[in-house]
Amino acid sequence: MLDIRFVRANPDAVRHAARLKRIDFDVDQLLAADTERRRLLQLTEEMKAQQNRTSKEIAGLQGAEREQRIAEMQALVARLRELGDQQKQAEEEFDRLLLLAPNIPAPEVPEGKDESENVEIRRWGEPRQFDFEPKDHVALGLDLGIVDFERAAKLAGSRTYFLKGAGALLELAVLRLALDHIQSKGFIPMLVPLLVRPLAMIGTAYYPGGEEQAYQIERDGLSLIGTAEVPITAYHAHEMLDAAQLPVLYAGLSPCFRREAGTYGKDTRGLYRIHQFQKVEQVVVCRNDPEESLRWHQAILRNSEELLEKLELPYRVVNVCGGDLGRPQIQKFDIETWMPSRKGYGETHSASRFHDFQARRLDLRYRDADGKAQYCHTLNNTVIASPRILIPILENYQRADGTVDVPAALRPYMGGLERLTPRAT
RNA sequence: GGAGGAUUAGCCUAAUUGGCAAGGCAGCAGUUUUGAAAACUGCCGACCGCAAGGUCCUGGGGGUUCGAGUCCCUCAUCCUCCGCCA
Repeated sequence: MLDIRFVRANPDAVRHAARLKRIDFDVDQLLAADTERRRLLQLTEEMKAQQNRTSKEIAGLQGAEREQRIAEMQALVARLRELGDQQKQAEEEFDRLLLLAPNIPAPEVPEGKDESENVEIRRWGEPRQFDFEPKDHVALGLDLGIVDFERAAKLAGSRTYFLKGAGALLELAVLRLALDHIQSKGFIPMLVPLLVRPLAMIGTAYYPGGEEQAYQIERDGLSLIGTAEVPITAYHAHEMLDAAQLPVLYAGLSPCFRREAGTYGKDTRGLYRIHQFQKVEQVVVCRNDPEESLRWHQAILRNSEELLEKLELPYRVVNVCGGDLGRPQIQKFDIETWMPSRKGYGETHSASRFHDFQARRLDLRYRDADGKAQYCHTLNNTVIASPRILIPILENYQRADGTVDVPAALRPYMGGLERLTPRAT
């Protein structure tokens, strides 16, 4: 969340952020709630001061005088209770609005209404020219016998799948390659809780607002994570880190669960948009320094590009425009990988920079050189998400006979297997 | 699932039958010093306020009371034990 002192001093910056992000947020409503909350706070504090003074007097009194002062206090307490309820309500309204305030986009975020106006900043690799009619990943997967959508739908509903045989092994190979790659960059591998408390969902800014996208276990008050970003960023919540510990680099491997509410009819075919997948996510917690944050943003973006280059998959990087930026981000880069069946690039990675927006919510701090407590900065990026990444792998590596070459980088993780064939499964 | 114990500031630790949360360590600034250490002084949780000053903070949330670290309820976490399960 934002620092309310920043909002008071820069209401226009917040107004502009909401407009750029196409988020409906009324700064004046927040400021009014802030003013009201402070007005009631001063009133109640005055009464409490009176109460404290009288209480001290009572402690030294006896007899009739004591009884009289206690009677006075009872009346004061009754009034204070009433005012206190108002004050608490005002505080709750203020908190509610502050959590909904958008983070301020970086100046380099382009103007734009949605993902169609994201700005490409670079490309790597040449999309393959086929000298035969290429199949899409669904046809390839079914023909190879490595995916099954029909039986998945029978027992698990829409947007579900089975990976079978070499398909299952291919996903594990991709994940393991990603984990080894990111570990070589100094990130500590983590396996994480998949069910988390509201603290983690609110702290990473998925709640409030994203409840519709998450599966919730109501009986226990827990939510299934949509990304390992959630438990990992919240890992040090309510902690005071040493400046010397920073930056903290983690890479979480986890299943991810997303309801995909409001996407009916969109990307319904195949492995693109599904309810459950596995992802390796890189998370950085660094010092409260915009320049250091920016350097890490470039670094985690580069880490993932290198992995796609190892897999020899053509990709492009886009600077996400205001309208496609979420409430919490300062800036976001997406990596889109070439998917022949889409005749275009499809989003496979998302690298976000938050400044202290998440850290404030998580109470994630460190002590700086002057001994003062500071909120950390947080960032994250996909390392690899599967099975979505299997789409470009299967489609780009297919041969005319329907077999699929295993990318060289994955062969060590597939027992040396060089090609997927119907027989091989 | 059941029984008992614990939780105080970045860390550690006190507080009589309910009556102003006391100290220590670490850290920051200064004095002293050729320099450092030591010693000494100040600062050293959050919020409101231009300020003076005030309010809040004993794991979270409620309650009783004029007044709660202390009594009651509830939730969380940790420890010990019982039960169940992999």
